[in-house]
Amino acid sequence: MGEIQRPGALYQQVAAEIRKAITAGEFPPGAALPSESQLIARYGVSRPTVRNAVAALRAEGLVEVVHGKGSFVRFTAQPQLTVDRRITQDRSGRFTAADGAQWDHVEEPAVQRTQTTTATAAALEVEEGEALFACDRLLSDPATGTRVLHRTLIPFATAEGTDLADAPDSEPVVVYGVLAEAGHALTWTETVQARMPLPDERATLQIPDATPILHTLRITHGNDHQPLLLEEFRVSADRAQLTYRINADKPATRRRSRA
Amino acid sequence: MGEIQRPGALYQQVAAEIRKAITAGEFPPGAALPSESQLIARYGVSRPTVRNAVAALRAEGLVEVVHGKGSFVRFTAQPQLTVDRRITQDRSGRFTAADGAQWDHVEEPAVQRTQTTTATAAALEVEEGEALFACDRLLSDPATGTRVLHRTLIPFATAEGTDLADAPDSEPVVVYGVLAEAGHALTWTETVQARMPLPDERATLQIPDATPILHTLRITHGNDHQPLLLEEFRVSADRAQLTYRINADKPATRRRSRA
DNA sequence: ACTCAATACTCGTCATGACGAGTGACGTCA
DNA sequence: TGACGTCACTCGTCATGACGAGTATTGAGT
Repeated sequence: MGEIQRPGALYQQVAAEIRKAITAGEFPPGAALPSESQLIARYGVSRPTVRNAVAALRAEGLVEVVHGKGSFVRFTAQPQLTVDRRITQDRSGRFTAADGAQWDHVEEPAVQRTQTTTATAAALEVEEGEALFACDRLLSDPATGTRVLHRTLIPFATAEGTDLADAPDSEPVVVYGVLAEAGHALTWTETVQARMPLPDERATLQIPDATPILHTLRITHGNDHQPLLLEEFRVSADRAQLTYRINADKPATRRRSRA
Repeated sequence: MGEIQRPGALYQQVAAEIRKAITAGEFPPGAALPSESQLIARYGVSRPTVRNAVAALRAEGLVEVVHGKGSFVRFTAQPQLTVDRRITQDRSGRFTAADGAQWDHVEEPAVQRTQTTTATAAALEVEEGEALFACDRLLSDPATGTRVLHRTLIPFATAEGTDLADAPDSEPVVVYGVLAEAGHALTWTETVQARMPLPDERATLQIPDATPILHTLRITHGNDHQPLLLEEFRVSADRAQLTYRINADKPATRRRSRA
């Protein structure tokens, strides 16, 4: 696997040979590597050694193995989908997500009533165990098939007295609209992490070997920077990348103050 | 390895048992797992099976193995370091990175003269092969020891006629200042990707098993949204997370236009 | 009391052998 | 001609055995 070994290890040498052959063009992307028995013959080593070498290449994301068929050189995966994380608001006050994608719903949104965990309670600045709506969506980009797991957490305190109490499964941009109607000046904070997927995430997001997921938390802040809403966003990192727009913040104390 | 197998596989069952024991608290974070021979006795399986099971847990990032010592439960790695990607500009026009960290230089900045590759040329919207300065830094956060690889690419066209031609290894915020002095209104675009590290990145960034890296490209835009400068930012994803501030974009056509 | 070598543990590597499971092609039979 | 079973090939799993390499403890010798 990935640990740093002395390069003298036989399987490391075999892995290096195969890697060289791949980069030299002997095995272009998509091509089948020699089968295990052929590699055994070619390098004069035993099967565990060959399997160990292939496992190393697989862990690097260079090679993909299919049971019953063989090993194949993976296409160098530059993410095809760029998700623009900007938010725009038109003159009528409607919010729009800047990523152009029109996401398909793979499944119907599923709403639950749950409670905050330690992590989400901290992010929302509420007591642990606070009641909230959780709405899960499994989305798909029709152009690339890229899947996205999206979860919206709406604390009861936020939903109370708004349309959200009746329709907690509204689209996020609609939720923003409702909160803005309620008199909030909205800003957002996003936190981006990457980690290896859990087994169930691998399945639902169709994540290949040696591929991390991008895990994003978006907190919607209202007046006084009060956290109102938390969204979670998970996507396979070989399919998607995130873009952000940064503008220079001016210090708070300014001559020209608005309003 | 990570592939989806029938759960009936013996090593999967063993892995599940160990996983359960860990989450049940029998082996708290930092504790040593039973040795391979003990696991062989405990579950009545052979060594390859035990090793396969431990390898699966390692790939999940749940367990860390040290040669000659044993296997240990990894501390649930919530990134300790949050890197704030905002940029602020004070009244005198000086730029500041919003991440509070005072980065130490592990090595002196290394400047090279190189040419754009396909990827960087596209990002900078110039011809491939264009000449540029490349300045590499290996930084370290003194509080957590988190290492960051940072690279600044300054096209000759940008450096020309400014102080950057003589000091291409200036701190990024200083570079921003120089460009602003030259009459540019700066904005930035960041693209975040995650992927598994290359072997040399594993070494220099001290990245543990089953840990991806966060790979960020920051493009500095000048007047007319013209790309001036490209920065690259690589960090171990188990140590750091990135935060962004999002404000709603208003449509361009507005009554109140700023001079 | 200290040094350092022997030792007993740990995991890492490699070989051999066997069988199960998935895939695809080929050939037989209806 | 078509359906379907056989077969050869792939990788996946599991066991046994052996030795190398790293770590820590123990204990003998100084």
